[in-house]
Amino acid sequence: MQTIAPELADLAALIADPGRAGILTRLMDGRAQTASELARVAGITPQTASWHLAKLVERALLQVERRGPRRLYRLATPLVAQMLEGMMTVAAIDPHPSRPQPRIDAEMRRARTCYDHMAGELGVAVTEAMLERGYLELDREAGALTAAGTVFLGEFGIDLRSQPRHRRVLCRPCLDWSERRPHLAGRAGAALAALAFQRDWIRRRPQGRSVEITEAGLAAFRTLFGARI
Amino acid sequence: MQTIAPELADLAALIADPGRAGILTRLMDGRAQTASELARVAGITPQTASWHLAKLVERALLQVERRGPRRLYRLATPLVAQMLEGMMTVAAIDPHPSRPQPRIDAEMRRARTCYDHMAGELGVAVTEAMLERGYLELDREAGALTAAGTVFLGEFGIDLRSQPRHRRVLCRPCLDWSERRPHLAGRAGAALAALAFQRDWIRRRPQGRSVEITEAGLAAFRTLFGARI
DNA sequence: ATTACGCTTCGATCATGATCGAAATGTTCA
DNA sequence: TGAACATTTCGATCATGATCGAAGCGTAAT
Repeated sequence: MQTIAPELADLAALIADPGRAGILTRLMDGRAQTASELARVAGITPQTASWHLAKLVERALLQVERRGPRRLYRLATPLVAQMLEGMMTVAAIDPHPSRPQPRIDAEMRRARTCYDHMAGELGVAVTEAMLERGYLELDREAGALTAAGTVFLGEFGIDLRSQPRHRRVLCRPCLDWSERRPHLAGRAGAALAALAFQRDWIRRRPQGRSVEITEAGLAAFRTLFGARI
Repeated sequence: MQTIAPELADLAALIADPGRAGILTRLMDGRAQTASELARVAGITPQTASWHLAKLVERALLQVERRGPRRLYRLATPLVAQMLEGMMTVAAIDPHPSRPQPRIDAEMRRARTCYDHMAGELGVAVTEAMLERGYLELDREAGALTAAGTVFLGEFGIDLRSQPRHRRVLCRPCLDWSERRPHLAGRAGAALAALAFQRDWIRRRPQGRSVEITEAGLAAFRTLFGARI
């Protein structure tokens, strides 16, 4: 009867190590990283990282790609990212509300990517602005793009109607672990983030998952979207 | 920068023990269970279970309620259930496709509840039938109820329009770990499961999360929903 | 009050896996 | 071929936490 429980425990054990958790967190932006970089952010030696990475690949949480003498690691599927999202949401809940909240890096809280979409204050602000303007319907469980929203995104060249079978079902709420409020994920969220990178509204910082909002981006999010940020 | 990683590791460590994983799995149906029952399904002694349960409550994954000499444990929030859903989905992925799949209990695979909605073959079949009839739009990431779907559910007395702010956004896809296909979750999924229990289409089995499909239920799912089950 | 029962606490034992230095492997480039 | 560099493998050490018997505690019923 409990047939899935052992597999669940094994999977959790894989994430239960601080080193591996750091590696997975670093890979949450969906990009590939070298073994050395992952060792650095996890605060462990390359040997130890190598051992951890082998386990993660063995269990198919990560994919590895050889590029010359380096090896690039990335999350194996979006399913893994979604799982980590869910875990982070719970991990961010303080079991003892009286105690001081764990400090979250300011840049990280301001704006970051969550696999393929925008998160942090930026992600939440853009999402709430779109909600207020009636472009979006979203709660903690589900989301939908309205007709007005489809038109709005279409003006930026985002055409989500290309997939015939999926008309409105392009939104997914992703509960932001730093803001405790849902932000826009799913196909629409990914398209929006891609647009923001393309128009140089946001730029990836050289290290980490946090992104920088450019001056043009700040203006665009405020005037075009009405985001309070 | 990696500020969430240690919390993620701690959370995962809590799930990484087979005993605790068994307990959490057992509680996935959203109901409360006694400490003894949880010890039994996890295959551990009551002392050990008590120790595990204390840790899970301490970390706020579980809520405990005293009823007389017994203590009833339940998942603290739906967020925990959603997290476990996501983990089970990944846990069910076989990292080595060549090897034999882990055996899943037949009753469990046939029909079970996943926190507040139907899952297993039943959940998937009902979802697919609703998709085919155009009541639903759903992919792996998002879902929406169509106008026809709202009318259809309305005929069963399910009125999802009661919450003014949420019109169509009542569906959430939940990737079924035994079927590898999405089934209907979210508010609509919960309402549908409640209806099925109320009309005695499905009955909870005394032990475990699996449910029994009654003869009337089989007929209803087939004729009223067009489910191939 | 006493008994019965469910649950928890304590304490001793045991097993697992993370860690890093040292050395080996493998790849690219000159 | 040889040098430089990224990564992995090996081996020894170390730390953490799961386990259950025995005992204690709290609640409800007689």
